[in-house]
Amino acid sequence: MSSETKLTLAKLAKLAGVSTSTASRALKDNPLIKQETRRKVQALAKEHNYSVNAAASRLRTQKTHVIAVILNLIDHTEQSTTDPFLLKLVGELNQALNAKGYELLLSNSFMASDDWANYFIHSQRADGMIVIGQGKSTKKIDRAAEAGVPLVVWGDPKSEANYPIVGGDNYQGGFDATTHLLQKGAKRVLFLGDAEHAEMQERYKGYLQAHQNANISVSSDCTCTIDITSKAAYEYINQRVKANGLDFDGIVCSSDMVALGALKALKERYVGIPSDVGIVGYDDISLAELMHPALTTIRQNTQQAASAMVDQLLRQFEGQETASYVVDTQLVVRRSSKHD
Amino acid sequence: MSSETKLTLAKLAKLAGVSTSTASRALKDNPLIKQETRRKVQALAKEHNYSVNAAASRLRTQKTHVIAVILNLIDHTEQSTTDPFLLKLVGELNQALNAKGYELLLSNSFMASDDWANYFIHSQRADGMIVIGQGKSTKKIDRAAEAGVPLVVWGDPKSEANYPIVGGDNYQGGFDATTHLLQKGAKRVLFLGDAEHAEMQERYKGYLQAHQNANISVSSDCTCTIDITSKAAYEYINQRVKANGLDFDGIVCSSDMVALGALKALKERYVGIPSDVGIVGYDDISLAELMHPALTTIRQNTQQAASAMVDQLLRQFEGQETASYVVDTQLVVRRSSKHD
DNA sequence: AAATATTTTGCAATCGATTGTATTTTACTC
DNA sequence: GAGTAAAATACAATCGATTGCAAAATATTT
Repeated sequence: MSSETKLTLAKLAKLAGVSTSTASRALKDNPLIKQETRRKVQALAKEHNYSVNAAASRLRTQKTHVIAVILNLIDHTEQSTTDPFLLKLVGELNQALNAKGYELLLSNSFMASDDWANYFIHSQRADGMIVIGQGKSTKKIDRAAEAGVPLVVWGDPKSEANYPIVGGDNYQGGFDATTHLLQKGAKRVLFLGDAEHAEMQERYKGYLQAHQNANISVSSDCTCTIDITSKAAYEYINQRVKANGLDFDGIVCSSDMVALGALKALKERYVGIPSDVGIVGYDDISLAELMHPALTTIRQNTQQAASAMVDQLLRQFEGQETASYVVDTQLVVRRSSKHD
Repeated sequence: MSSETKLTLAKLAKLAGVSTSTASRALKDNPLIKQETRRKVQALAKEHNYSVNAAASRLRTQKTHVIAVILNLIDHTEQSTTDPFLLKLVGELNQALNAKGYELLLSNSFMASDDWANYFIHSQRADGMIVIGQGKSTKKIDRAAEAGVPLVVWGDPKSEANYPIVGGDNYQGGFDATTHLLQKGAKRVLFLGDAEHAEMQERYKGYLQAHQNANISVSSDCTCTIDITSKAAYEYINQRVKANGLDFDGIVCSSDMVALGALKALKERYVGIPSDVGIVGYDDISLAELMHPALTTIRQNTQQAASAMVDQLLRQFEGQETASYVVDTQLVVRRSSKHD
């Protein structure tokens, strides 16, 4: 209301008739200060809408209470900008961070400088980082970690690294998805994805193992490397069916977006789902169950993931031990794979 | 690499054999400083990975180069956390802001204090705000604007306000969507949404006008107020069909998510789309075209929206005039409304 | 009531970069 | 080579909050 001039701690202190040091401590409920004084200062602060100058506070305390969240995009793809799963994760992280008194600075790997340690941490923009996605190379992440940046990554928790990685059990997820299709009678199951991602590679291994356990050999032409986008999936399936006819009866997709693209291509060609081809996605984005047929998929608990990541990060601030963390993962069976 | 102790401007200056003021200016290519000196300092800075301390710089310059982006959620709904459209907008904003040298602090209306001016601006957390969504009440936004906060809102650009609002032409969008269905022969078109939102209300007005132009009267039981979520839409349609049978032949939805929910409910009851009921969504999220049938919808250009918002915000920093801005909006006809 | 212990409060330095002004250095003129 | 103009650099204050330590006020003991 009355905003003649900016209200600083000094002015607030003057109003309260105390020194700035006392005022500062009073605002933080420091027991050094008499109860009555604390109350007076706090009341005045509320009355005049005082709020601490973050820049000054950060400079002095060397803490920002900000966490940089980086969407670690793959260079030529636009996966992350579009992918509802990753964005959902960001939403959950925002919640989880705020609950712990931290703010979320959003960035993606295209924008920030390559030297994350310097750009985010040494420059005091943030106290730590959460990197979403391991990308095709973990070079930048590794470098930041070596520079001592408090860091947590969303990715494949089985990867060797000197920072904690939070993620689902991708091997198991790939295994479950594939086994499920094989049990439903599929003989030639495609794997649609990109094994250059650590996560995808694990899923692929699960895919292979599932075949082995079922005593079904995997034909090499069932491994399809594509970008993790619905568009790429759509085009690939379209192309393949046009060229080879329907030479498969199941698809394990590396994300729901990929699954949706594949689904669309098949539907346009009047391929019956799941009668002719069964499909399993990955992520259980909100639209999976809205599809027709509803999409069978692997659900990863994003809320649990977000709080685990925040937890692992805060532990680093306190010098405690950290560890990679496996998020609950489960197969959600819906119509796209379930014969009547 | 060599991180004995934090590299400050002072140390860098010492390395270069100049004063901090010279070093500071040299880094900014200030013409006061001799070319040769500039180069030397800059080279040294690069060599030693120097980066300016943001906290100190912000304190001194009183500029943060940070923009707070607020997801203005509706209290009891979880619309924004889930809605791909809003998240996409955030992604685009991130791009647009970074292109202008700003960073994006993500927040939602649940977390931040109610006093945005104080929390974000006076506390020097950010230089300005972008609010996504007008919510059911613009009280908080209005208050912040009155307090002089540089501010842009995503919402209905026709709303009266003393801050710029960027958004599609919702009236036109609602009109086009409805007219399209009526032209396809629909007689009883539902409006699925919540008129408490300024944006939705405009769409609703367009819906009414379309009927009037077509000389078709609108039955009051065709106006359906629901939360803007696919779940609410699913349940509503489910309920309604169960209770009344199929007493409509078209639906204008206030978002694609709503449309998907409705679609699912109808499909489960074997209602033919578009043969029995035509559906039009709003937003053209990436999944709209992947649906089966692909969803007819109103597309709003999010990239244009993001850069318009950033532009309007930056204008305020420079004391220039601002104005609300209407983003390109177009009807995208797909199968969900198009009889063969 | 003096002396000591305890509770409260204030002083002043500090975080690191920026910038108006003063000072030094170099260039130029006569 | 003295004198002035121009160019380059340095000084020192400043942004606003925090905090170790000193000082003052109050309480307790004998």
